[in-house]
Amino acid sequence: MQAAVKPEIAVSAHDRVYRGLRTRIMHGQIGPGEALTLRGLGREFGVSMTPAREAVNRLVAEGALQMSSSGRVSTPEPSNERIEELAELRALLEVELASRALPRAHIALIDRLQTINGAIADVVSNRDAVGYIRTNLEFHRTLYLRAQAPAMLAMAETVWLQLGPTMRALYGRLRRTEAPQYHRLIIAALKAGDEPGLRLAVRTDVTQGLRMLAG
Amino acid sequence: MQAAVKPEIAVSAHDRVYRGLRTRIMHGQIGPGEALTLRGLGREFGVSMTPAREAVNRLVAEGALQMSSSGRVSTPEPSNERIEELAELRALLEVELASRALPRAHIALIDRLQTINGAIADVVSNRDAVGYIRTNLEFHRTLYLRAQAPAMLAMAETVWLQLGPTMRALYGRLRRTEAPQYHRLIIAALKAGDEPGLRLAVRTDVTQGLRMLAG
DNA sequence: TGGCACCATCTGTGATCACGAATCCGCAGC
DNA sequence: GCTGCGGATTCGTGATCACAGATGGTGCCA
Repeated sequence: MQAAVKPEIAVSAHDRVYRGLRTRIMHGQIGPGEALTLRGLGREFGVSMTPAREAVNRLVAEGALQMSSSGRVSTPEPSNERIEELAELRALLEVELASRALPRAHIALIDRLQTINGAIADVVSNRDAVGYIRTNLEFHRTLYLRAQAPAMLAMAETVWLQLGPTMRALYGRLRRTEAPQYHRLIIAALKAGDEPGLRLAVRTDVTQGLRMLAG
Repeated sequence: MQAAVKPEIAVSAHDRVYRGLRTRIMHGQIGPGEALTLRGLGREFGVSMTPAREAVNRLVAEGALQMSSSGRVSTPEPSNERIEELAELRALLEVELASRALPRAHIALIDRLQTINGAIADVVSNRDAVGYIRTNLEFHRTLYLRAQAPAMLAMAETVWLQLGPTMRALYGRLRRTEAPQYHRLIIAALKAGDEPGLRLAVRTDVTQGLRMLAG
C-alpha cells in the first residue's frame, strides 16, 4: 500500500516477490479464483518459503489475495456488491485526486496524458487485455501523481489491486473497439480548467465499465 | 485492513500478535516514533520471531508502522502535510459512510450512539486518553457499520490506524473538558434525517481536532 | 454405475539457526 | 568537556525442518 508510492531502494527477497505478484495481480495477469502456493511462488522467484509467505500475507492484508480458513491462497472472486462498492470507492478517491491535480496540471502533463492515451489505442487494437489495463492505470496514475497526495494515491492503488483479476474478466466481456472516450473528456476538462466537468468525467470513466460488469 | 471487518475464527500466532499490536497502535497506546523489535514482540506475545515478523510486516504495509532502510521498525511520526492529508481522507470516507448509514439508522442505533457518547463523557472526565480514543472510534464504527460497506469501512479503519500514535499526542495537547459537541450534531442530524447536516457534522468532527494539531 | 472411505501427497505454520549489517556504549585523543 | 573510533551486542533476513491439517485421487463396496 505504501511501497507503490515511495519506490524504496530495498531489494530484499520478499520485496521482489511482493512487487512481482502485485503488478501481476493489478494488471490482470491472474484470473479470479486462481490458486497459489508458497512453495510454487518460492520456486518461481528463486527464494524459500519464508519471503514468499511474507509477500503473500501482505497481499492478503491488502485484499489483493484471499486466504481460505485452511490457509490456502487464491485470487478473490468478489461478489457483485463488493465490485460495486469498490467502484464507488474508486470514484470517491479518484475524483478527489483529479480535482486536486487540476490546479497543478500544466501543458507538459496534458501532453503526457495524450501520449499515454495514444498508447491505449494501440493495445486496444491488438486486443491485449493486460496491456490495456496497465496503460489505463498508467494514465490515471500520471494524473493523480500531480495531486501531491501520496496517502490518497496509495489507497486508490489498493482498490485497483483488489479489482485486478476482475478487470481482466471485464475486458474479455466488453467489446472494446477504441480508446476510452472518457479519457478525452478528462483531458478536455483539464485543458479548460473545468473542475465540475473533470469530476464528472473521472467518475464516469471509473464506474461505467465496472457497473456494467456488476449489474 | 480486512481482518477488522470480518472477525475470522483463525487464532494463529501471527494473528494474535497482529491484533494485539493493531489495537494498541489504533488506540494510541504507543507514542509516535517508538521503536519495536521482533524478538521483543516475540517474547511479549510468547511466539518466535517468524509470526512476530509477519504481524509487523502487515502493519508496515498498512502504514501503521514504518520501517527504516535497515529494517528497524517504529511507529511513524507523520509530517504535518501527511496528517492533514489523512484527515482529509477521513473526511472523504467517513462522510460517505455516514451518508450511506443515514437511511438505515433507526432508533435503536441512535440510542446506542447516545450511550457511547455518554461513555465518552466519562473517560474525558477521567483524563483517560486511550479510553477516549477507543470510545470515540467505537462511536464512529457503530454508525458506519450501518452503511453496509465493508471495503469502505476497512479503508477508514486503516486511516485511523495510521493516525493512532498522533491522536494520542493530540489528546495531550487538547484541553478537552466535555464530550465532543459534534457528536451531538451527528445524532441530531440522524434523528432529523438531515443528510447535508450530517455530512457537515461528520466532516467537522473528523477534521477539527487534527487540523488544530497539524496547523 | 455411483458413492464412500482411505491413504499418499501437498499445504501452511512456526521454531530454530547462521549470517551480515547496523547500532550502541565506552574509551581514548584532542 | 567534547568528538571520533572500535568492538561487543543486538538487530532483521532468509533457509531449513518438523508437524498437523487439508486435499485429491484411487480402489472397494453397495
